[in-house]
Order: sequence, then C-alpha cells, then structure tokens
Amino acid sequence: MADQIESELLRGSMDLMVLSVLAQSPKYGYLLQKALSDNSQQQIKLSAGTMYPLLHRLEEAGLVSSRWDDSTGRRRKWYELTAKGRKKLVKQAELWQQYANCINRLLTEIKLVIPAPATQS
Amino acid sequence: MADQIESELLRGSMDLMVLSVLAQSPKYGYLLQKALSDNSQQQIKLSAGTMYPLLHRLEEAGLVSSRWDDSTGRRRKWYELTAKGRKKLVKQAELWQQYANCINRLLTEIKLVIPAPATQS
DNA sequence: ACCCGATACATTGGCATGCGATGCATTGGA
DNA sequence: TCCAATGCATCGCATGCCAATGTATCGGGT
Repeated sequence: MADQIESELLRGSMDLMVLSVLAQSPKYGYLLQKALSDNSQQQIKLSAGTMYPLLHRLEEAGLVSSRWDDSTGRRRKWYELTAKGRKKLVKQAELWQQYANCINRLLTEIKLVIPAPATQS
Repeated sequence: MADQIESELLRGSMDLMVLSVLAQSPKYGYLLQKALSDNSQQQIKLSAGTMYPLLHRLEEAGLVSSRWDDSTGRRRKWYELTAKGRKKLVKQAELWQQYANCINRLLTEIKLVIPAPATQS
C-alpha cells in the first residue's frame, strides 16, 4: 500500500470524469458533453477534439461499449460502461482520492507560509 | 466567477507541487526531489527528466529564481520562489481546489450508483 | 423557400508534459 | 579500489488536450 501515485491520473483525469458520468447512465457523445458541463456547474468543458478520441480509447480498452442508434434522424452512438469499466472507475476514483489528499496536504502546509490572500471578489 | 477550469492544471499539476514545496524554503533540485517525496509519504516521485525541464520552465516564466552555489564540492543550483511565483502559487492553489471539488462531486454521485467496494487490505 | 444555429459524428496537426534512458562529474564509505 | 549516492542536464518517445476543420441533419424564424 501507499504505492507511488500513477501520473497517468494527472494527464488522463478526463478519463475519470467521463467514466463517472457514464456510470450514471449510458450517453452519446453530445449528451456526454452537456452532462459533464452540467455536473460541474459549467466549469468543465469537454471539447469534441478531446472527447471522441477519448471515447474511442476507452472502447478499445474495453471500458465502454458502443451501439449506434439510427432510429431517429440523428445518428447517435451510445456508450455505456462495461463491467471492466466499472472496476476501472472504482480503482481510478481511489487513486484520485490519494492524489488529491497529497496535493491538499501540500497546499495546507504552504498556507502556514504564505499569508492568506485578501479574499475580495 | 465560476469560470471554466483551466485544463492546464490537469497536465501541469507538477508545477503546483513544485511551487508549493519551494514555498516552504528554497531548495536545489536533488533536495526538491527528496522533499516532495517526503511530503507525500513517498507517493509522489519527481524524476530528474521531469524536474529539471520543469524548473527551467518555471525560471523562464519568472516564477522562480536560481543561484549556483559552488562553495561546497557539490555544485548545487538553488531555486527560490519569486514574488510572481507566490502569486501564481496562490492562484493555482485556488484553481486546484475548484477542480478537486468538481471531481469529488462527480465521484460522490457515482457512489450512489456503484456499490461500495469491499474495503479490504 | 431559405438561412442559420444547434445537434451529432469525426479527424488532423500543433503543442506541452511526463519520463525512461543516458551522460558526466564528484563525494564518501565499505 | 570500487560503487552507491549525490547532483546537474538533455534527448526522444509516448501521450493527452484542444482548436480548427469537415460533413451532415434537424428545426425554427423570417
């Protein structure tokens, strides 16, 4: 335990977010963008150029499965978590917690050094 | 307020960590590695191939200043935060908090969907 | 009838980051 | 005498993020 934190988390934290949003319910790309935006108070935007390659990676890794829906005029590709994806999500979530705790501990220490900023606006 | 979170934070969170460790006291590279490792319960390793380019970037950005010390047998390059660096650190720390809160909120929601893992070990 | 923004998929190219591998030099202890 | 630790640095690869771009459909306003 207390292994070294995989830096994969730093770069690929978008993966974690996408997996967690998909865990709530299956979604197609465009809907995923909206959902992530909504769930983050419009703070996190997932651009198409980031999302589609990401989804393809997740699928290739077997973490999500996709299915086309042509029943409506709009061609939609629905993605949903696989069992493997859920496992991965749980694991990544734990790693994230570890990582966040580390950073928070560091930031807590610097507050002792750096005077609190005048919190205006 | 509630601006979109700069993804810079995801990729460059090493910057934040280095700045925060340097905020405690000036350090040279090798010492910085040890300090970061210690402050993170050996969870975060900063490889030389990551650190030195990073320090050079920070210096070029005016966030840290460096000074060679040849008084001992070991040639050491000491780095310390500049005023600009401290400002940046405070700002980045705030952004990190926002980001972490977003992720945590997402992860909290999935706990309602995914059964809690049997916490063994 | 027409236009245009929203919806919906996707790729491409540039840029930055993280890091293993490698290199060089010195110090100090076994 | 040798080797690990100390201490700096660069290079090249893999990867990720994203703006720009492309294609196509739908629906509402005029």
